[in-house]
Amino acid sequence: MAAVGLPFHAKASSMAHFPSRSQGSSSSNSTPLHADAAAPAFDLSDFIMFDQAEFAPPSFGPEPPVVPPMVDGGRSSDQNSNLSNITINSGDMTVNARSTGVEGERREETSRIAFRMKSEVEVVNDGFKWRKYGKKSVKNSPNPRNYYRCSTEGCSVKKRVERDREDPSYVITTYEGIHNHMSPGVVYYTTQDSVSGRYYVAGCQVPPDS
DNA sequence: CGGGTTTGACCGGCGC
DNA sequence: GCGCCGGTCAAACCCG
Repeated sequence: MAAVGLPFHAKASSMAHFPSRSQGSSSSNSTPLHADAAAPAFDLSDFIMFDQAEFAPPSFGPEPPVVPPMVDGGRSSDQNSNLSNITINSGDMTVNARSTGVEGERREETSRIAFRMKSEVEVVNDGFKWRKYGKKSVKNSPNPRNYYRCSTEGCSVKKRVERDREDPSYVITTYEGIHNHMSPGVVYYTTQDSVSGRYYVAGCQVPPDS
């Protein structure tokens, strides 16, 4: 079952790159990436950290997958978040756990992925339905951390959302676990860019033919 | 009325 | 053992 490693789905048609930056050792010392070219309301800009020792490379292809997150695919309060340029470089991410699909060889069900994005809203629509179960102010951060759980029955994926203490216009999102179901209303698909050879993981929309 | 959010309390891990 | 801190629980509340 399609353990969907990255809980994104795409709405935006344009995508661009996530530069391969050194992954931050912690969530706090990464710096804003773009100089806000167009100052989009939402701008995924940085991978933060992954703390699994083992990295099971996503089975997309030889090149880093490009994953355009879907932002605000239609939640009630559409804050007109616009995705602009996003590329996820698997070299920068550590996603652990079971992407093999081989049931016998499943390891920890805990994969953790965190990234930092520029967003006016803290809750971006990644296609899954989340239920908030906690909020906590954390030490060394003026901003509270919010805790969400996938509200799909039997799915125990969690995510934490907090604003970057250094730049509150950035949101740090940490996903923990693997969804054991597909995103509601989303059909995942992949496509490969003929030029770069990169694989794109998209969501509910087919990208404009290029 | 059902489902989601809020928020204070509680719990467990960890460092001292 | 104690205190701090992050994570979770759960009752109250809100909203459609």
